[in-house]
Amino acid sequence: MSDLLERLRARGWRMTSQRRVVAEVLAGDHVHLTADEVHARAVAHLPEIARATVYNTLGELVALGEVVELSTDGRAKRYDPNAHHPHQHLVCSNCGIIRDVHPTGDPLGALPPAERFGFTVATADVTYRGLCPSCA
Amino acid sequence: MSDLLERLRARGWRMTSQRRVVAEVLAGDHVHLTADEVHARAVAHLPEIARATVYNTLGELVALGEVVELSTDGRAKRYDPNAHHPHQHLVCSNCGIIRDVHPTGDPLGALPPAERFGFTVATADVTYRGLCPSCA
DNA sequence: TTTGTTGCAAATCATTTGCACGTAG
DNA sequence: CTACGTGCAAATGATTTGCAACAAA
Repeated sequence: MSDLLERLRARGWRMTSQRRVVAEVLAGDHVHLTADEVHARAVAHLPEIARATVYNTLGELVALGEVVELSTDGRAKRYDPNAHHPHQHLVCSNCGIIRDVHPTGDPLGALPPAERFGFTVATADVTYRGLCPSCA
Repeated sequence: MSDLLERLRARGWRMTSQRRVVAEVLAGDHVHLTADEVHARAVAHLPEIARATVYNTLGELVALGEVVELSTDGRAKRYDPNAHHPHQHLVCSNCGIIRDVHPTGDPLGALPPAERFGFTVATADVTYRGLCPSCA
């Protein structure tokens, strides 16, 4: 369960102070920050980091497959560093908080061949929605 | 299987020419247009309809629960008029085409209580991804 | 009439890009 | 040294909003 930063170094990713800070901000489970939130936290450790650099860096991490991009809510995309551990998401319809969840069984199995329209189906992203304990 | 327009009239939705045109554009299965595409098609029937009106109207249809908003692709949201018929989506990772699909079983059942973090889970949205026949 | 809807343009928000400067390898 | 990353500001794309004119019930 090596962390994001280690994995990036191992891949020979060119390291800079801003890239390191972005990778440090994105650490742990149940972390689903927007680009702006990542920027805000990064600034606390590296005041001169630019918003555009955060966007570029996040885009690169997504391209590398080290971070997953979520469109779960209406506005800004969120970034999930837990890419090495397959999981789905549970979102509160009221406050928007997101938890990582692990459903049983293979979601792909629920889609019969007749319902595949000739597609080669590769993945299934599931978003569960409901009310969290605080909002219920 | 009454159509969208009928259901809206039945609900006593205040009808205007632009609302009617928007509702007419959103008809049928496997329809997943962006707000801009809806506007483009609406203009063909009612040249003076404003883009803002299309956005407002779509937002209202979503609030009424008569249309579902999809964030499946990176950029613009798409609108699915098939709200009365529960279904999931199959998206081509290459060209972005979307098909409505009906998986077997109840997706909610796959989430065990221990994985619900105290949430009251209401729905499960599934997005299958893969390559369509043309892109494979 | 009366209340809710529309059109227009300007405002906002999220994200991207162009370019000169800076720095990791 | 030299390719690649960064900061800044301006550009873009999607969507929302303010407000006066307008039309459905």
